[in-house]
Amino acid sequence: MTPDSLMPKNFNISSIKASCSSCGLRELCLPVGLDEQEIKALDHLLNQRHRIRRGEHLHRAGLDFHSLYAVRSGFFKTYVLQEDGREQVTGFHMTGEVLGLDAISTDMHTCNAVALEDSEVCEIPFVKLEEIGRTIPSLMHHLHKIMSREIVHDRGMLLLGGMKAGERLATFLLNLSYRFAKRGYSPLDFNLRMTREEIGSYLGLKLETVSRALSRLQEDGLIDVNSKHIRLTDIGRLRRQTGNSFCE
Amino acid sequence: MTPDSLMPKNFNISSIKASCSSCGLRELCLPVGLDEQEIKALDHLLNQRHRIRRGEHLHRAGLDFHSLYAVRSGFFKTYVLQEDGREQVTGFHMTGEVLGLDAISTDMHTCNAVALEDSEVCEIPFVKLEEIGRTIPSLMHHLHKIMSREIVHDRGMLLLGGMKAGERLATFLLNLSYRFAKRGYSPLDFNLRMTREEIGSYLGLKLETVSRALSRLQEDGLIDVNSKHIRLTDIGRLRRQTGNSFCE
DNA sequence: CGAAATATTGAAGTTATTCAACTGGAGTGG
DNA sequence: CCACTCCAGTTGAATAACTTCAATATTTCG
Repeated sequence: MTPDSLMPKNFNISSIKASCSSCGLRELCLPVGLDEQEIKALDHLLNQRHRIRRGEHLHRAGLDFHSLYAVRSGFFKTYVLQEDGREQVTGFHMTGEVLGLDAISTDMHTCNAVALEDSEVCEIPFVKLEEIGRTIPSLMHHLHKIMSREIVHDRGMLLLGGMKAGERLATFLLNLSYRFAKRGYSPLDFNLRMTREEIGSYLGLKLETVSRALSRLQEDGLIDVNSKHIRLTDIGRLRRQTGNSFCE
Repeated sequence: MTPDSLMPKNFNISSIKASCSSCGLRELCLPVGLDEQEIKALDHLLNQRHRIRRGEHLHRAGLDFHSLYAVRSGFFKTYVLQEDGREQVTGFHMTGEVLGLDAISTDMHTCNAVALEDSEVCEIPFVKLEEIGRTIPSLMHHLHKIMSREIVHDRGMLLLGGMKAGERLATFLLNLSYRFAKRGYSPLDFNLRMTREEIGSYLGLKLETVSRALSRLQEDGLIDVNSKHIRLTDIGRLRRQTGNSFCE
């Protein structure tokens, strides 16, 4: 154990060296499918891990782009502020997902990212990632897959356009369920980290409509709502509710 | 001139060697910012140019992914078929834009792409592109920009969620206007290549609502509609109509 | 030219929004 | 510990927006 006296006075717990080698999340994150040696090379480019407290911003629209951020733990929302000051939520992001991909096109962040709970991210300097990617083709290819997956996901949101409120909510819940499952959490029982208003903004509905739609799904016996806690009591019927589209 | 007799009997005009060097579109397309030598290298990976007639498909959902396609001329729409057989339009694509980016993530096309007018595309085998990208960093970086731009665009579509029909239409028209302008066409005067139904599907509206919203914008003196021909008569007011968001 | 597809418009019906009242839980300070 | 406040969420009633159905007009294309 390092004696306290040897630690810098205000040692910043919020920024320590990151390492993919020792990270339990590699199977979800950037290093998917790399061998030990490649992961070691990748470690060299990750400068640090940052702790972001609930309510703190990871980046803001308009700021210069330097790094992608892999979510190590926690939960983020991204949003843009419109002219009139209203906030439009553009996404929710959980463990193993990569933030900042939108900023590559203009070298500037196009949205704000805020932590909805205490979180940790790994910073991935993009210039270095491209450099190292040249020598590790599978890493580069995986970056392409991640970006492509993002495109597929965002495009899938268009399907909401043709749906009614209940269908949108069902789709949203099933997508969350799917993502939780992939991370080893229960797909049938989870807590929402966002408010009704944020859900509504994301889905193109007003918060009252979200609330009503949730109540309705509950009445119909498809889900159990307890403020932020959701239980999917009939996932089959919930799927049918959506027209089966885009639950991933 | 090659005598006719030397040409194969049914020589396929629809598939000739492509070349970025001699393409007038490079400033819009993949080779942006490359020098002469890099472009020559790029030429080696482009096998061919394809002619796609109006109504023909460039690719279909479910097919194996091999190549990206750069639109050389013409106009495409991408769409997915839902369970119930309804068609959901996921995008419109014009000269200089790249199709197929969604397919990278799963090595399978996730949508159908059909030409809305006689078109030409350059086929870009993706494996080769990644290969050559390793030796031309600026090419690789530009691919990343293109993918990122796609993410930004798709995410911008979420802003439609909070808008009324008229605002959605205005946003849509301004986005088209912007893209036409970038290609040297008039930003104030253009022809729609798609039907009202396709617009509606894309924007999350019914075709009748699209029609009404267009009529309304015309009544209000913001645009001039003549079936598929559109003139933006007051682009300033049209911009204000959208809440100024996402016209690119 | 004529058939089929596309577009417009009206009226009725549905769905979502708005406005408003009220509930419940988390956090604060007396 | 309780009262108080603030914020998130729920619910009802009235209104606005979009959709549906239907009739008609226009355009497109073989």
